[in-house]
Amino acid sequence: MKGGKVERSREAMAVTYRYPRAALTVDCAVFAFAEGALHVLLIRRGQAPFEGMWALPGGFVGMEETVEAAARRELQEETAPDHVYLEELGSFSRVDRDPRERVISIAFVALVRGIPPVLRGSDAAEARFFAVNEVPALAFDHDAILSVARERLRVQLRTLPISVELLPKRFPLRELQALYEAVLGSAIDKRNFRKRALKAGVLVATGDVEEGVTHRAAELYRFDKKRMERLEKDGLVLGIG
Amino acid sequence: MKGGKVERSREAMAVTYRYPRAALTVDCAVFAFAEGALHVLLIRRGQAPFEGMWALPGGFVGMEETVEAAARRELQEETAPDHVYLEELGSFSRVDRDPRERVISIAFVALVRGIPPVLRGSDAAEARFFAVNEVPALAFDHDAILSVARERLRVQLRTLPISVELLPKRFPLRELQALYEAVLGSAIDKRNFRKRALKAGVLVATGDVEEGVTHRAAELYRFDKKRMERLEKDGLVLGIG
DNA sequence: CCAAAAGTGTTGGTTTTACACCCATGG
DNA sequence: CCATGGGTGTAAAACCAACACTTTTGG
Repeated sequence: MKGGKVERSREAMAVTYRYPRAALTVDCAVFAFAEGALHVLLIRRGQAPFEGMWALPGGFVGMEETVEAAARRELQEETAPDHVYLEELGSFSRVDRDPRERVISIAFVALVRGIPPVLRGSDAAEARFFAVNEVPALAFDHDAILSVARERLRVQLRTLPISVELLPKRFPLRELQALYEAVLGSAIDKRNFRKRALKAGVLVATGDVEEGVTHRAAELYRFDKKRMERLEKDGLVLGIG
Repeated sequence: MKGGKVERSREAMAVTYRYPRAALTVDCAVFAFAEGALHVLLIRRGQAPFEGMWALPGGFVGMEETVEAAARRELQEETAPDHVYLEELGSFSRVDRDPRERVISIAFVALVRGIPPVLRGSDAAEARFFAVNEVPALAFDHDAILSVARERLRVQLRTLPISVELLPKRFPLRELQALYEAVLGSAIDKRNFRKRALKAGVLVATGDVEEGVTHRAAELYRFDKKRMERLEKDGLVLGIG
């Protein structure tokens, strides 16, 4: 192969290569479920290009981290939830996707529980969650990334028990159903949904009921992690809706 | 953002950046189905590192092409089949995956019809298809890539009519079943398989039968592309086995 | 007692699985 | 006439879709 490092100048990190190289970034579509709607985290860009526009959070991949580690690091910079599910979505490499220079991005789907507190990012002027149906036009090709991400989420929701990543530890079944309806975009019959959900064998009733509600309180359920792992090992874990 | 191009030296393409950058490559797991077995294309490395070892075909991503275009170009360099199905598998970015320097690779799954003639590649000492069960230890992290690729192929075969990409234009149903069995690794009941295959609605009998066979000749089928497109548009295309 | 949501079963149709024999052809 | 693979049907079980009413609770 060709194109290895040739020399280092005295400038801190500057480096010369025999052939030009694209810059490599990660971008994350961070989804959260709240108030019956799917939300996605956007940051307002503080500099050109696309200054003032909203964009998916992301950043450069460092020389000493994997692509996934870079995605995780960027997420921690914007928001700091305890646990983040991360799944690689694919690369976006249109030659002109960044007007400054050649930048290739690896996109990720991230799922977080509830809407976490959003930190003021260093280079992000502002960051907040938008309901996916109220997302404005985005910078770069981030509209395309988000659209692929939403499609991926639909597929995965039907295939894997990823709802565990989006819901609080304990939740009423109604909430699980609302999540399915929000992501899949269609109403589901309550009786059929409950049958399927319980038959999947990964939900257990806690015995407690929700509180502070103005009508009959629903039973709270939780995912049974042990059972999920066991099923997953046998390749038997399926979605619910 | 930071890290833009700073200067070009007089060397043909040499270029200096403010921060180091990983090199970006593509690697392809090229699958073909022949003699009842799934095969994958490997090239023997002509230089260090891993000189003499087998590896997946791949190469650098150019500055004026998308990642997918790079994969297609590399494929044409190794083998030149009329049509190649290409699907991005994901990135492989372990920091030490290449002993020379930081190289991040985007892996692809490619499907070709039959075993095409393999061209002598420029930097490949040798290239040929191996039955997937007889693949030797591979260079870099290509064992890992291949294993993810095989898993992806299993999933896709159950989900999409990708068998069309691996079979000749006309084939007996036995051949389709053999493909499913080779990829999924388990025997399938012939009667049930045929029912499902025909019910999928994308196969049509040609009226012709195979020739040169020492027993009763089987009817030849082909995929109905029009019908596939129509179903695909409605999101209804499913696998068969 | 009203409003709001929780909770619960049945039926009919469709799909999936398991399973074994006869037929056509070539040698 | 034998060997090889081609081709076919049925019954039981599982699964899925459609569908509406009663119960609990808080206000």
